[in-house]
Amino acid sequence: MSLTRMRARRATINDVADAAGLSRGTVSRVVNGEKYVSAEARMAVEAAIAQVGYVRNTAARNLVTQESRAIGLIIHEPHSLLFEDPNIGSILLGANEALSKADYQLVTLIIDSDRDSHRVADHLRGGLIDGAVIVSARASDPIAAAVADIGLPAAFVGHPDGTPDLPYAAIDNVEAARAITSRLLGTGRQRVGMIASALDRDSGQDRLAGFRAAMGERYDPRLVVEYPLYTYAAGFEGMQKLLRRDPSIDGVFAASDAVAAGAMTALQEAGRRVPEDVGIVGFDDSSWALRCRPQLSTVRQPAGLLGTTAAELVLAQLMGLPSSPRVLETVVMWRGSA
Amino acid sequence: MSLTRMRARRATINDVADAAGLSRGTVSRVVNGEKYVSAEARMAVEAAIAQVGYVRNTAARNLVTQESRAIGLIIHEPHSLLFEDPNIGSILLGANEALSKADYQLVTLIIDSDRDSHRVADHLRGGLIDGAVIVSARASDPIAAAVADIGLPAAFVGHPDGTPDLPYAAIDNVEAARAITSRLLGTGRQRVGMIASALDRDSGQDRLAGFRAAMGERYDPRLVVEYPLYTYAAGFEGMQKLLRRDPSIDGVFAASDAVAAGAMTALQEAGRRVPEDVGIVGFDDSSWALRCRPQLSTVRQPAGLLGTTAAELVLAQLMGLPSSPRVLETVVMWRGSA
DNA sequence: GAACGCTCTGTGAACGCTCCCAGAAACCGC
DNA sequence: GCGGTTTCTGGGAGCGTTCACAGAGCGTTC
Repeated sequence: MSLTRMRARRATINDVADAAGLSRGTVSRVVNGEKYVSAEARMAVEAAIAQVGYVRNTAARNLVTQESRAIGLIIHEPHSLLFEDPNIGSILLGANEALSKADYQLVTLIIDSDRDSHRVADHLRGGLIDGAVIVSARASDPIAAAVADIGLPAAFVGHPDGTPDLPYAAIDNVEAARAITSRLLGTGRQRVGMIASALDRDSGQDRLAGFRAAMGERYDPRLVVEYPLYTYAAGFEGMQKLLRRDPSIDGVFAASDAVAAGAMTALQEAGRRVPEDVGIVGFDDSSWALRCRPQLSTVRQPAGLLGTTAAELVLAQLMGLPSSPRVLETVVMWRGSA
Repeated sequence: MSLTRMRARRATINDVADAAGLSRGTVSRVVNGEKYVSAEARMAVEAAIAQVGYVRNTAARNLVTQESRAIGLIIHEPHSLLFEDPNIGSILLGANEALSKADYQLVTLIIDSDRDSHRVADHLRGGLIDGAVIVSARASDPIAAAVADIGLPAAFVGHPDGTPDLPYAAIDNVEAARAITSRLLGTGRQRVGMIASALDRDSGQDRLAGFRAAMGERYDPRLVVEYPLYTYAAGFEGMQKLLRRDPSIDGVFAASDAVAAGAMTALQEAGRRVPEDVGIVGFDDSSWALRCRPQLSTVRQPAGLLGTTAAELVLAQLMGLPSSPRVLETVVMWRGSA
């Protein structure tokens, strides 16, 4: 059998009770910090716990209380993007902070294959988790459907179309994209294009929609290229393609900072000066933005706060409170790239 | 009480047994895929499961089997670095792959504060996890000590000094650093420095030691600067400092690719050409390497495989097999930066 | 001094599952 | 047709907790 079984038997609450000369119930009350325990009994129990090396068996506790005090953070992201996008890390840390305060454990579940998808669904159904924060779900995500099906308290970061009616923490991508594109146009650019990405998600779709809205009459579909992921490589290739399509292009909205960084490299290799010849703006205000030369004009997205907020939405449901969608503010950060 | 309790009562194994007109024992055998179940009974049980919507209660199962089929991946990393370093993502995915195959669930636990540290330790002790992969532990990490104390099967990625005697998956940082420094020296550089980082970990220490070994007589402590983390910012500042200390510097070994990227920017801003004036080499072969102009000469570190291997070391222990440290190969990737 | 309220403690009954044993049924070989 | 093996099923016991309840002890009030 497994080594687990062969390890020395763990002390139980009964061992503590015996050592302290008290009953199970009193030990349980001490462990759970309830009132109605005499100071004397409390001290005896604490001494006994130290003596026998007792730690509470979580499985047994979960079985009777029907909860686990753990919240899952479900990341469904392709290999290549996971962690190239600094937003995910920030969301994770933001969520961790909120849950930590409420004394919940954050458990990150990664979906990287179909097999994972099933195993994660089992994990959810099995009751190992009291709620879930779902990151980067795309339209009609099977896991999102599973969560809704189980009736698990959950919240999205972002709010994909076609997914179950759950609360979410998001930004207004349409408005933010519109704002920064307008600002770019305000610098007097005549031929402005976009490198769109991730059109299978709300964020990708909405940023494109915002761009379109800002462009109005001037919108030219030939100046829009599309890539599946928010990557540096997409920006690099996309910019080359745009330059080929229209060498007179003088402005670009990249769907994310990583995309903008790739685009900037392509422009500089093609001998264009940024921002003199071509102005470029990004989205996210991630660590990429300050790393570019010139530094990137972009939209600041409060990634950590999105994670925190989504976690709070789940906690609210757990406490039986109503929880409704929350839209967070974005700010245009104007720097040297346009 | 919590909403969890208020959700409709979940179907239990008894409900299935009643619906199928069979006993608990038979249902359990079907669910666990054991033999000695007639085809007839199996079908009846499966129909009943579908009918009542049964899913096994993991807490109850864990309680009696004394195992959880989950492995924790413990990440103890400062905010700023988590996910700026693409290695961590690769390790995570590599470990996930191995565990997924063995039908174990990977659970990522983030330590971001002291409170986290305690909560994670409780999580481990509570029996919610059968084993642990510990990433980026530093010398005398409290969590590493806790793991050893509990007697939990575990493995490190990397092998810090002063940590408990557990198996690990690592690379030979000393040798790899020595190899790439030698190669850099082989291009005829006269004044070679290093931007060292993360000296609180084995990797940081060992890369510095390898650099020193390669330099031999030519080692000059004034040409070594130290930073706490493997970041772009460290590389940027470190390079500026080196240039101030010795403007004739013509070669640099940066402790990671992110550091090298920062150093390259600093050099270019100072008007130095890479590689003509100054040759620069990095470490990791992460996504940074191909993103730099010129592309980075660096050491390829098999991050995904490190994760996979560490996970396998844990699984081996779980099966009662002996598991011993594994050192993986690295390769020098020679590109345009030196 | 009876009635009432607090504070504190002990104990039976779950929670939902797996394990193990007993026994029934079926199949064999001689 | 009988003992022996193999296949299959049922149900008691137990995993380590929490919860609800009962009751003991003690002080306060009328």
